Amino acid sequence: MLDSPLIERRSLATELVERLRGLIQEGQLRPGDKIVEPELCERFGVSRTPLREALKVLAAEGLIDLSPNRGARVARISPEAVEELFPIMGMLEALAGELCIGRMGTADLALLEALHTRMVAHWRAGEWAPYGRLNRQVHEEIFRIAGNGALAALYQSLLIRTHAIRFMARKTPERWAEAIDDHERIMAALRARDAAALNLIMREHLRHKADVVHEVLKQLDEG
Amino acid sequence: MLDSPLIERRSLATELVERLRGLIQEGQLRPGDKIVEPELCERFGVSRTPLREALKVLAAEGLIDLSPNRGARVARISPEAVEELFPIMGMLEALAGELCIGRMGTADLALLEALHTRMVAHWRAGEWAPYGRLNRQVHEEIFRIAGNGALAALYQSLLIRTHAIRFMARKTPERWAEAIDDHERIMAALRARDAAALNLIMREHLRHKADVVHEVLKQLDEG
DNA sequence: AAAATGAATAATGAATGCAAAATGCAAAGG
DNA sequence: CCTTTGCATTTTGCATTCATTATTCATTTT
Repeated sequence: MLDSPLIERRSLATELVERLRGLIQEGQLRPGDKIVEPELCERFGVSRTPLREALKVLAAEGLIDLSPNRGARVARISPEAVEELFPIMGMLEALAGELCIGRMGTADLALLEALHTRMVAHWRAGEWAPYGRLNRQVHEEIFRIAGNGALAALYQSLLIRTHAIRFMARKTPERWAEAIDDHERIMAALRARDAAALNLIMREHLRHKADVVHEVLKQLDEG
Repeated sequence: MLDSPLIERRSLATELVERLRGLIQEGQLRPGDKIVEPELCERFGVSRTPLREALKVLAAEGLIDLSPNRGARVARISPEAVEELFPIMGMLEALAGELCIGRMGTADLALLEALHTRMVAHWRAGEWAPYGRLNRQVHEEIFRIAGNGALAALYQSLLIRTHAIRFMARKTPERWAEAIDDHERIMAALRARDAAALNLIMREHLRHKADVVHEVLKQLDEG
């Protein structure tokens, strides 16, 4: 018998969780926005029950804040939260890098090199969007090679919380160059399979990312 | 005006999340158990709506598995999951230790010493329960001193997933001694404020904990 | 007797309804 | 004119209801 792909069966709540995550990530719903249940119900054509289930899940993920009888708001990320979250993400990336070094074959490294090279090319060309996409791909690839699904999932969930901010403002050229430099050093450590060095660089890289987010938050405050 | 503590307002769903977490932690609900909604509704005297919201949250936390139209089960922890989760927890504890060293005052260290000493005394007396309690307190205290709430919350959520297993079987005397030795070395690194050393020990300590859980899982399989 | 079928039963998914709480706003009072 | 109070409206929390999907078990079939 041909193995047919299983029929995907999803609850409305699950679907809604993903849709809402998407809306928050791409800025349709912005940090601080009030979420009114009847409004979203109409938008998606569902009743309040599955929507409320979805909101509870998003609240557990930290993407929205729920206050009893007062409804939901898209979570704002505070400078304090950045100072808490990014060191954690640094550790997770450091672990991913370490596992990656222990498991990657030549093909894996070659793929990372290719992605890195293309990323740098886009930087040189000043092409922000494709640069960002490849940057993300490099990190995702490292997690994939690391082969720890729970680690990847955890990192992803923390990343989303900060992503809502980042698309809202642009990096300075200096910060951009700094990020490229970090990535060069990451690649060097991967080539050398130097776990200790990669560990340090990853955490430093995330420290820099935190700095960028702080600058963005300041921009938003002023502008 | 005297600042009165705010009146605590909780939804039934929130209450249920905590109650159910408790039931799972203390083994009233065991890994693999089917969760039947009407049953729990009767038990807690609530309708299915808030219960279902709670189940969605617990599923997001990884404590239960939900399959569409087929209901919920308390999540089983697999050896593979242990191999994924414990290295992550090791990194989180390592970060907590590092932050702790950077922030602890003499009073903090003294408190840790006191807890440690009492813990060792219970070990010598072979008193398992109070030992376990103090062990937990030591780790909690380190996270408290570290002063990163998100880190503590994340660690806690990973810890709960494994706790459901651990109460089910007992450590061997060798493993117990090993844990004590780890803790001695943790205290030594804290006294010396040696972050690098603490980092290594914490990760090793969690590696040992993972080994213990593997042994417990094997016991459960056989027995 | 074992496997397959189908009807009865029970559980889940989602919508609706209702009571309690919050919000907005106009009128009354300072 | 600004603040406060009370009422109408809106929104949320939860229970109930209805429809759909599993599960169980007796019956049939091989």
